[in-house]
Amino acid sequence: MKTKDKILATSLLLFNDEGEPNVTTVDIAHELDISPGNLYYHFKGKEAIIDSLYAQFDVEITDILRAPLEKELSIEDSWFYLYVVFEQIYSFRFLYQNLTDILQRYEPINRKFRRLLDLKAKTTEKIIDALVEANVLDMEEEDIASVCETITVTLTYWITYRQLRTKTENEVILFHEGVFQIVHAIAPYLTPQYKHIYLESRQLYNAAISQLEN
Amino acid sequence: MKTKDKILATSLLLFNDEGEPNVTTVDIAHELDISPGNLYYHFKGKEAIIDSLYAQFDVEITDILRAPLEKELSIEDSWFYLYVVFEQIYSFRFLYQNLTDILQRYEPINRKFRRLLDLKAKTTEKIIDALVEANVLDMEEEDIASVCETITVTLTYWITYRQLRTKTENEVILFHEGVFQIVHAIAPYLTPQYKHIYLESRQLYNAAISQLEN
DNA sequence: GTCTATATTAGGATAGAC
DNA sequence: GTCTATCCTAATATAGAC
Repeated sequence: MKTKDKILATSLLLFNDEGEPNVTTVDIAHELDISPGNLYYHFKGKEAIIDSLYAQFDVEITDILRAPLEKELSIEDSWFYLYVVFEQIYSFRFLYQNLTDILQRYEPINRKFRRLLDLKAKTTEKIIDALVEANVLDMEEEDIASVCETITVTLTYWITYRQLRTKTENEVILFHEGVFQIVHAIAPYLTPQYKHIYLESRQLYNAAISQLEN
Repeated sequence: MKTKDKILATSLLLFNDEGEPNVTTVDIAHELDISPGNLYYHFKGKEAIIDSLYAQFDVEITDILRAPLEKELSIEDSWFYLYVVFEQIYSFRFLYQNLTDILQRYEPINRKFRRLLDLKAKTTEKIIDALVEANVLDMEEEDIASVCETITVTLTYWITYRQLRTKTENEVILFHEGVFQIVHAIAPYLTPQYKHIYLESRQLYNAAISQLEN
């Protein structure tokens, strides 16, 4: 692994663990047992590191979010899909935990992130539309808009919110709960033939959670 | 108005407008046309100012959140109540926009804020329970838990989220949308005799919004 | 209470040797 | 590519006169 990549990997770790504002270039260098000078040989500074990390995140999440727009998800996939999104966000949670500040400081990231939110909302709508089409959901125009907003907000802030409320939490539970939150938001609109599937999976979900908690 | 209070008022303004991390003690002093030395006569530093502002916020919001626990809200009040909460959060949005960071830096605020979130969740539950009791809503235990989480998340992050997505937004619209978001989350559980009230008010809501937008 | 002037520090950044 | 040494700057904070 090249030094440049090690710097990125370590920065990501530290940012996620301690919060981006609390990690200095010296901290990163120290953690890697290299000199600050060396770090600055590879990156112009902290901003350049964040830029680079964000670019990585952007590519990955855009890829994820575009997938359903290109090829329709099966119903089971829609479900699983949420986990993938949550996991990706979790890997770069430092960004979400200081979102406003980071976006205020780095205008280019701001632009890109807002595009991302648009994409997030659009993908969500596409998935919901497909489920309505497939007669899994029964929703009106206005319901869709509002539920999509709720889903986007939950995707964006769930992890931050949950980590705020309970300091020590198993990350698997974290994802489960987030997914469940979202599923629950659309559950009222399930058509009768799908409602029982939801009720069954809720049982499974509850069982799985209490397993994990022990 | 005493200098001490002017410092607090101006700090709040600047924090809300520019983001707390981007405002220095010198900025605050400069805005007030007083010397930094003078500012430090009144407050030990930025942390002390934030502490003091938070204390003010805490007292006010706690008051608001406790009200429904002591005396049950009428149905119309439940509705109006959401506006009050949003407005209070908006007045101290600097806190919400850098939540993780501020709570990380100031442990005492962290403790207090988490107590607040608990209270927020508890109050929400109380209100929902009352609506179920009054036969306005028809919900199971599990629905209530999940919907309360959604409401708490929305109350906490709606303003931040919305300001992120659309830079220039009328704050009245902002509140309206937030309230509507929450109402929409519980709408599927309205009993038939109340559902039509909701549908009517949705019309009113849409009309009001398009008025405001012109 | 308020000012001016100055001290302290931490974080970000560079120069130049190896 | 990497190190050591050093610099620069912005933000915090204090001392002492008025």
